[in-house]
Amino acid sequence: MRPKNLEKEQAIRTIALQIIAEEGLENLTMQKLAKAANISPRTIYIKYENKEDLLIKLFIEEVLGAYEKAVLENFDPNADFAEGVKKLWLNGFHYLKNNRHAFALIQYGKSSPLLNKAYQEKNIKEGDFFAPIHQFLEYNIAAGVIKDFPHEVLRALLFSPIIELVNEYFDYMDRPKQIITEEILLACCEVVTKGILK
Amino acid sequence: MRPKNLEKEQAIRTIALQIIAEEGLENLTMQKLAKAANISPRTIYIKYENKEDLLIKLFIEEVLGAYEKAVLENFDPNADFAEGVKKLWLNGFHYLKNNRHAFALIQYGKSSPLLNKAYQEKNIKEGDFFAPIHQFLEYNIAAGVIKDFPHEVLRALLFSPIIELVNEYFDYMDRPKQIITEEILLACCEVVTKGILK
DNA sequence: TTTATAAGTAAATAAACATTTACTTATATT
DNA sequence: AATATAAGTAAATGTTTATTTACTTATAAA
Repeated sequence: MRPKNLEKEQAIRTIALQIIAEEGLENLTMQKLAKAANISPRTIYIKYENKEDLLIKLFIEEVLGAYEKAVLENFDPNADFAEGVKKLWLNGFHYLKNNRHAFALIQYGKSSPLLNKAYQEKNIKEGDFFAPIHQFLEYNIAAGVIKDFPHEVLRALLFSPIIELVNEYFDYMDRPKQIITEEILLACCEVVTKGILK
Repeated sequence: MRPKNLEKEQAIRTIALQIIAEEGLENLTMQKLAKAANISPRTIYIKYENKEDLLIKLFIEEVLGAYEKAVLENFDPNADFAEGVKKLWLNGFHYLKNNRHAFALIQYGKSSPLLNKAYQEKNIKEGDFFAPIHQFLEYNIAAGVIKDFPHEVLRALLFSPIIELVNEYFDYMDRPKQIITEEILLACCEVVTKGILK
């Protein structure tokens, strides 16, 4: 039996992300993707059931999976609160800054009903992305270190500025603006940390 | 001469927003829109040059224009800093909570290259949305009330949690979850305010 | 080496798409 | 009341779309 060519599978995913980032999800077509990846449209259907299946797997596995891994790299849920938040901030910011195509699809994950639904269902069925962060927050609430808000609220206060700052890092022609220096990033991290300390 | 029917124009916009919120921007078609609005496809082209023109005007005029107006309602750039931030938070949160369809397109504005580019170009050519907020920040930096960060950074720290909290307000089946009470909202607003006070 | 089989291709298909054509209608002006 | 004209409609246009059909190819196992 002829074996699957894994390079082709990776090419499909990489180039799909590129098209989505550059032209938008609404302009990704199977034929455009096949042509750009130098394969036949039929090949995509060997690896994915249909277009929706491709988009969902791209989002959940390729993008969110890698993002979660990068954010949690060397993160210790039992570390000091400020240290933990700092690690998560730096990991998250640098990953998104260096993976602009993944960042674009993450943004679509908040807009597109298809992707948004897939994300919610995955979290319900297979357990939350970022579970160690929940554990981290839980412990610090119980220990009286931080304010006792619902986790969703804590996560909004602690982490939502990161996405905005990454957005700010690039201007609309995708050239780096360099407003967001390491110094500013760390200062922002301190601001959000202080805000929810008791 | 037969006059333009403004109700039809409004129907196009309202129903376009509804389809985008419910099925996604990538599933909005001119024929679907015409059918849902009970008009001929040709009628859309009397009012808009083409699909891109429709989307951009929907986003910039209908959605961002109304959002800006709602956020700035009764906002005084010369008010006390904490008071000003509170007003902006409550205005923003309540508008988005009560205008779910507009909220969906605002999210797409951060994903879609078409909408994102239109937004940036509008801000450059015709002056920023939310200019009074810039004035407000400028004054409070100069007065030494808040930290001297770039405006983009201040806005990320002060306002980006709002969008996340509105998202949290609805679950993925669009039923209100009611986690975000008025009490929590005000507490969050205080947290972000304190964080950037000097 | 042969062979079975899934991987892969090029081209086709039917449906859906944005936009236009050819026509009808409503009304402000005359 | 007649008429000029833009607003509006229904149906058609040519193109693009997701997906499939009919075929070829590479290789693991025999």
